Amino acid sequence: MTVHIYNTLTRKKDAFIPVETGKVKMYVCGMTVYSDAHIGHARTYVAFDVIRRYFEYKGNTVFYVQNITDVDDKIIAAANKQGIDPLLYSQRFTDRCLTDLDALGVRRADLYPKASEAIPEMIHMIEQIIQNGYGYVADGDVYFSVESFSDYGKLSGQNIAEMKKSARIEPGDLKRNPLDFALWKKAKPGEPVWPSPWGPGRPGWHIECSAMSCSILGPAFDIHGGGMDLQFPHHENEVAQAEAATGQQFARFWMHIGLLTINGEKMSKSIGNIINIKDLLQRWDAEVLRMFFAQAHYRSPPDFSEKALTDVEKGRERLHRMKERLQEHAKKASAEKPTDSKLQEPEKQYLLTIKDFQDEFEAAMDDDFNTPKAFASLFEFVNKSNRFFEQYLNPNPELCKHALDVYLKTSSVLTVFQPPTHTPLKKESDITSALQALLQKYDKTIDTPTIDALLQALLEARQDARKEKDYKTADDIRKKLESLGFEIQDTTRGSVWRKK
RNA sequence: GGGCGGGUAACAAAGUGGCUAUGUGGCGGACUGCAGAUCCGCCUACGAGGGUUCAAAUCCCUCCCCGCCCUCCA
Repeated sequence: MTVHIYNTLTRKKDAFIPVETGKVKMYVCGMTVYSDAHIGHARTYVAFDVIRRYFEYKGNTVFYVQNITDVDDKIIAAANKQGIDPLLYSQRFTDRCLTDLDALGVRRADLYPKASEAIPEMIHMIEQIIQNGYGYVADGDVYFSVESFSDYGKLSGQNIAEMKKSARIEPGDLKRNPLDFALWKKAKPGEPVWPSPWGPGRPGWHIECSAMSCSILGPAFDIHGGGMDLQFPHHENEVAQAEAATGQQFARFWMHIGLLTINGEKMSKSIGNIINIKDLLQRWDAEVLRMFFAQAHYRSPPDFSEKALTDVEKGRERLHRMKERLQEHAKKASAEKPTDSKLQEPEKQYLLTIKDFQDEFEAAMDDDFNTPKAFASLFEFVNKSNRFFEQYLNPNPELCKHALDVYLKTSSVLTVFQPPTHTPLKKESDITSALQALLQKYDKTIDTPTIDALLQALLEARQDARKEKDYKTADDIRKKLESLGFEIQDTTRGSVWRKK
């Protein structure tokens, strides 16, 4: 009933009860926009998309905020290299990155606050931190004093003494302690600059998330998340900043997404194995990619490979065939609900199967969003449904409609069966003319050359050939249709086609 | 060195005291002109060694491996 979430703060699964009943406020660390969105981003944002969808499935209203980091060392470096204004540069990539995620079929967050537009909030928070004695000014820079904040390390499980041993001390640094981090950086040539009480400069790396999440969601919002790599130091610092400034507990639940590897290797620039979403979508269907990410438990590191995608693609076919099978059986359904009294014994059993499936799905998702288990319940339902339909040829349409509804509702949480987000490779008119050409070859014509009608006519032509035991022709037609993207199946009740 | 997470059948991946996970792949069968789909059956599973228990992949102990973070990262 209640969702349990593994909370990085407590290192156990805690019962999730939102601050405001029926409302879930979540903040997820977004992209630093200086290059195209890659599959690491895809992994994380698909994971949160599923989480968000499940909260909605449970009847919650979700307010999902994902920041855009558009003021950052790497952006500045990249922009300066090309002689472009850094803010203009990041603006360009913001659109590109979000479009990439759109193409993947990841639903957009409700709000994408940008660092560059939240400077006043950040300055305000830095002032509070200084006022409360946790920050200090040093020649136009402002630093956070880690040692003055006794809870420092509570999120990542680090302790200050141990960290000090491995801390790097950079020359020319004005930090009192090597672990201290910058809240505000004094202006340097070639960098974007904003005025501040400490002189012109720009915000440090971590302050944007503390400031924006607190100002938009209030300090004690429900869920804060991001990739596992952000746990330390980024999120640790966020907690320190926000709690030092507000004196209140910051985000209540912290969720960290397992990082993707590629063929067993860490994805990194130095290895040169970064794959962009855009490139991948050239070769793979968005749904396959989403399913690959959704199928991995969010805290585990999935290993990306072509083989893995192929396996997922096959599994997806199975899900799609079931959807079609259910739709077929549900065609004549009235708006009525299936009631026990109108059902035959096997149908009553199937009604129970549907109920069990939904219960299992929810139990899996309630348990820290156990998507592998949720998928298992989905596939199990497919198996049981197939078995039912094999034995029971004319099932109650309302019953099947009900099964379909449950099937679609649960699947869509896992991002399956979403409307296609890209244009198909072949245009409809091309397919029509190809089908027409094929039909003429077998001396047939039809009045209204729709795809449906053409396929029907071709299947009839093929059926004639089969009757005459002209299997060469029959196989030929099947092969040609296959190449046009139509799968032909000969069943006991005649030949049927489906789009691949 | 400090922190965190792993090692499950051919591959991927859940499970965490007794109950077929699941997906992909392989083999055999039913159906079929063939193919496909679907169904049925099968393919030495729990890193190693001890222990607790009526019962351990699951709890305890010892050991061996692997990954990630501690520097920018989703």
